[in-house]
Amino acid sequence: MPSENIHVAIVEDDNDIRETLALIINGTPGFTCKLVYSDCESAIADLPNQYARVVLMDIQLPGKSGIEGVRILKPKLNEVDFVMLSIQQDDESIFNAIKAGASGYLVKDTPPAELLRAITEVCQGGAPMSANIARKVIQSFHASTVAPSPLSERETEILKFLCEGQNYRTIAEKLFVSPHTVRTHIKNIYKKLHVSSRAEAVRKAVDDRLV
Amino acid sequence: MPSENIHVAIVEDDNDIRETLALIINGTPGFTCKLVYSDCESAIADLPNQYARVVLMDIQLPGKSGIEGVRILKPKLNEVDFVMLSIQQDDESIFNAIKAGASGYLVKDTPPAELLRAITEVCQGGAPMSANIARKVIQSFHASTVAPSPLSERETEILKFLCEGQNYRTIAEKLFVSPHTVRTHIKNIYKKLHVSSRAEAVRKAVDDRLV
DNA sequence: AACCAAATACCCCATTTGCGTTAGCTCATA
DNA sequence: TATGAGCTAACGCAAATGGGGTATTTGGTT
Repeated sequence: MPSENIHVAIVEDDNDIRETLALIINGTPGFTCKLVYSDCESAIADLPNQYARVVLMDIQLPGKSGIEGVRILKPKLNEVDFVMLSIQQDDESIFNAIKAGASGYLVKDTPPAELLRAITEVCQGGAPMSANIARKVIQSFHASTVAPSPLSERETEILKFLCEGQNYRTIAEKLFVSPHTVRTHIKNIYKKLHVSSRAEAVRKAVDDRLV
Repeated sequence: MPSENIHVAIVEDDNDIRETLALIINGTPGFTCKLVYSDCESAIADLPNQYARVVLMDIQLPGKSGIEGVRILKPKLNEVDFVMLSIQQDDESIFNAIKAGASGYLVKDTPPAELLRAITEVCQGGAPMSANIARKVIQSFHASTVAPSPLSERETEILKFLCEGQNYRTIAEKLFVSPHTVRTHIKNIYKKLHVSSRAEAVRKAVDDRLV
């Protein structure tokens, strides 16, 4: 099946775009595109029986979205790299696509040269992304300047134990204090976090990265 | 202070590399590099009093690491973009740098043209990354093929309510079933998750992304 | 037909939890 | 000096929780 050429598949509902892409790819030495689909369903049905190294996947498709498509196909085609090719640039779409298994994400107005470069790059273990997509991905790591914890050191320590499912008694034993003291601390924690149960406290601790 | 040129600062302990980089940058129209530091401490002391649009930061430095440097400088220089320039390609370094506030991450053997392109890109709101760095970042989202949830649909539904801090009664009301039923479900959830309290269940739900 | 998982519902009972309240001690800051 | 924050400790009480059961119904699998 394979050859020296990179075999590309396209899933895209717009006829013009799909054909243009195929033409560009087939017209470039080193690239081949013999598999084109106008919707996810046919790609899901056919792709597992074909050979492709890279799949260019639109997100907005009639029926199943490209994201769902990747979610279904990627587990079956583990060595295949999926590159989203979309006008959507909202965080939802981006992160869902990546979580679904996409290895690249390009905006649709990417010039042909860039696109071919991206296909090559993803084959070499890269993760091509349009500039602002990459920035959004990076920013999702920037710990969003969390509000400083309202808890004292001791309270944070106790909150950690709460997150582990410890009860008053065992926490007290570990900290060498009275269970009464632990209770008092936990009451104060609840007040500061505006919660009224362990479950909520744990949830808030995780969400706000207090532990 | 600003001009049409992009002002770049360099923090790099290797004299050769530092000077070479500065030469490349200054020798390219549109770029200027007047600020060079051989260690983090001097950059931390001086940069806030200077103007730079982009900082190229080595990671392995004598004294404070480049990552610590970004962690300290980025909050003070919010409009400045930090691009790591490092031989380190371990996950630790990459993710710590990004979390610290870096907007780009290039390996040190990046050719000059690429480097200049990266500087331009980061100024335009991008996040330049070497191919395999980008892939690692993307892969960190690929939800590590989590073991399929052992919980039934109903149980997952109830686990969500537990995570919100709801009690038996309120959950029962929302699901239009008896509190007894909710109790039974929760007991089964505990068995399946090998926990014995709401706090632990919430923790596990979050950790294993069951909700 | 037999079997099982899942969802529903109920019982008892000991333990844990959450809330209100009080209070002593230390340390820092106003 | 005093005022507050943080850590410590205690008492009582009502409500919630967790563990042990049992049981019926439904729907799918063998």
